[in-house]
Amino acid sequence: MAKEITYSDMTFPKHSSSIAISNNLTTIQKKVFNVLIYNARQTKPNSEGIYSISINQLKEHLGIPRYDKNNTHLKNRIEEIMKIVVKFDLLKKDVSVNWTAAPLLAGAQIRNGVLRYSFSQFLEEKLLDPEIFTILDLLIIQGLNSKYSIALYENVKDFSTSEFPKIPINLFRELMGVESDKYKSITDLKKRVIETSIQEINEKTDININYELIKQGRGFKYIKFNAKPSKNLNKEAYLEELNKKIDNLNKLFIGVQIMVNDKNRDIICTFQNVEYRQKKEKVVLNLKDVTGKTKLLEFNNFEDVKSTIQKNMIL
DNA sequence: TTCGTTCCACACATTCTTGG
DNA sequence: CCAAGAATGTGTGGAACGAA
Repeated sequence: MAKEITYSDMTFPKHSSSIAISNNLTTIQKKVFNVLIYNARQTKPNSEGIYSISINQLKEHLGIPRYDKNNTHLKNRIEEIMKIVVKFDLLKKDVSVNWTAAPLLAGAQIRNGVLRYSFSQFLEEKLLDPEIFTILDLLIIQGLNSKYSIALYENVKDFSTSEFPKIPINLFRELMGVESDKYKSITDLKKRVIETSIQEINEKTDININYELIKQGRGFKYIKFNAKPSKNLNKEAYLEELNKKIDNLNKLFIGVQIMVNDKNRDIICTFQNVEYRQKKEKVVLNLKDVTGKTKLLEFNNFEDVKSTIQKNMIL
């Protein structure tokens, strides 16, 4: 039987200006950037303003298994982020500044399995001392598969305490990172961008979104979103996800991440770095949470692993 | 495999144009 | 002015393909 379960929190504040950006980033780039902000808030930079995060830790936060030794893909994505310049605060939330465009990263270097990176000074003061911000949860974002889901989730979440403004569809395209020559037909934009991302957000996150397209003349010109807190996350979807991950345990023995949620808080727990070994009919999970604390959980078999975690989810 | 993108088909709705 | 037909756009379902 399980002996102990620990909980951890992976939320971080993100400045509104850096949410409403021209979103020419891919899914993985968005996730990496959020991890870098999260890490910057958790750690101190060195005297030159450079932050560090181990590649293993970065991979854990991204949900990439530790046993996946090929870091080339990740390195390429980081290099690409350095080249990306985005426009900020497209929804003009912060009236005190008029900064408009900056690169996301000033520099980055991978040496001895550690990523060292810095933000431009310009960006850093916004990112690390946000006055106008939204609390985001790395785990929730990590669970989203589409770049449009992430962009829409962050933007709508940013207005969770006030009404999301009615915006021109062109601005919506820019926020989502849909270039003007893409999805020219509103039909395809709806089907492939708006509705797919709303569906994923409503399934997997702590908010529930609906939307309205507003016509001007013959065609649609504006879009408006309404969001309300999701009463309960789709537990069945989580259970299914969880079961898949536990099945992976069977196959992979190492590097699996387990998420648990309960009724009080949507996601309360993640075990990073799950190590598994089978000894004499027993299943031992060696769990290291994000704070680095290690726990050993002993189960009689995999059914017990499943049922214990499920019990914790349905509490 | 999944995601992002582009197309196609066909029915239906709305707006524009034009001839009487 | 008005009715009919043309033009344009939406709704829905789906195929295909390259990239990740």
